[in-house]
Amino acid sequence: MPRAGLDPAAVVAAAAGLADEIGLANVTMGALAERLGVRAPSLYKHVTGQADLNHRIAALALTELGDALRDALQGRAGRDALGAAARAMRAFVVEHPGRYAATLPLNATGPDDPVAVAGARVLDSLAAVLTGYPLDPADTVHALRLLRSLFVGFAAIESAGGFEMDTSTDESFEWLIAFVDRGLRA
Amino acid sequence: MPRAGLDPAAVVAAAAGLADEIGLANVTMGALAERLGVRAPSLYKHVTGQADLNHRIAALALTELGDALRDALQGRAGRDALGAAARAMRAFVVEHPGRYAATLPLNATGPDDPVAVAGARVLDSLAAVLTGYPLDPADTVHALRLLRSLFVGFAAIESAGGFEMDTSTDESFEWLIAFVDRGLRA
DNA sequence: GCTTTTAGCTAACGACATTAGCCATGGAGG
DNA sequence: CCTCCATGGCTAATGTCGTTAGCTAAAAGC
Repeated sequence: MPRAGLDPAAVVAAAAGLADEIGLANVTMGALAERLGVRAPSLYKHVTGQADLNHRIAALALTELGDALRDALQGRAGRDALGAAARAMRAFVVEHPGRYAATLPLNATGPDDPVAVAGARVLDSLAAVLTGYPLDPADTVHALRLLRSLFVGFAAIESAGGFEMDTSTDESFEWLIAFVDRGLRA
Repeated sequence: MPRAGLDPAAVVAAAAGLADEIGLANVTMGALAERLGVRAPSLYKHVTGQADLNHRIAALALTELGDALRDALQGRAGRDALGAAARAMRAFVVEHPGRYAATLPLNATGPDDPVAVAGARVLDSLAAVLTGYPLDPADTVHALRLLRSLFVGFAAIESAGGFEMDTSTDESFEWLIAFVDRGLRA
């Protein structure tokens, strides 16, 4: 038996890729093992089980999303930053629906959990967007939750194919950004 | 063997109740059968399988949600209606997290699918809320999607326990309603 | 080179969804 | 009241999946 040279990171990366292709729910241990050229029980040498696997996919996804946000926000402020952040999040979900889906259960176990760390970085980026607006500090948390809810909800509905009407989804998305921008300036 | 006197509606109702108690993912055929005092294979006399079961739970939930919205919107308009609708939706999700979760996949098969019919009724109620605002008709669809995204996202994050910070979630929710109300009037 | 670690394997178990096929219930018609 | 038959319940069995136990050979350290 020649060794496959796997490690946890490789397993998680393959799982995330597979999730994007066939959907998170279809990432069975068997399917993942096959993609890695290995038998299913071997995966348990790198990951304690499916829960752990999903958790790690979520951490990976949040880290990547945090990086994407940082890149998108470089040198931008105000409405520019808001639009860039919104589009970056939406693009990430569209391009990586599987790994993104792993982030929804939000099962961080503690402050040192990679999921919590990466999630906090994402929130920091959203908070940075808000600094470009004249907000009462007491309202910052509320505004942050507004952005989060909006992005999460839009992504959920869009990826579930829920915007049936024929009006363009892109157009609605830009309208939402403009709406929030207007509201945050008042 | 005494008959249990089941029918599809009873099975779906029990499944929805069980989902609210233990989570939709834990509603196995075995667990549902046990609750109904029956063996698992017997359920297939009333429902074609788990996919069908989830689908019917979704239809039930959307119907109930539609009713709740109608009730909440009786005789209200403008900000009053917006707040009532928002609180009704949030209350429904909090009280019935399991059956609500079944509605997220949004897998309507056609226009005559009960899921589509009940979903359309929910959207009608939200559209009714918007008639109280001076909106360009071309923007109505966008505003509708705004409301939907916001409610779905907030519910998803809240029920996943994602609002870690110590600021009150209730307060944020009311802030969101006020924010949207302000924006829709401009 | 020898030992120790460890990544991979096969075999096996338990939970679950689903199908096949049997049998008793209980309502409809005589 | 009796018979018939549609139907709701059952047991048994299959296939898939996650997971554990225990073996073996490849690599890594001395």
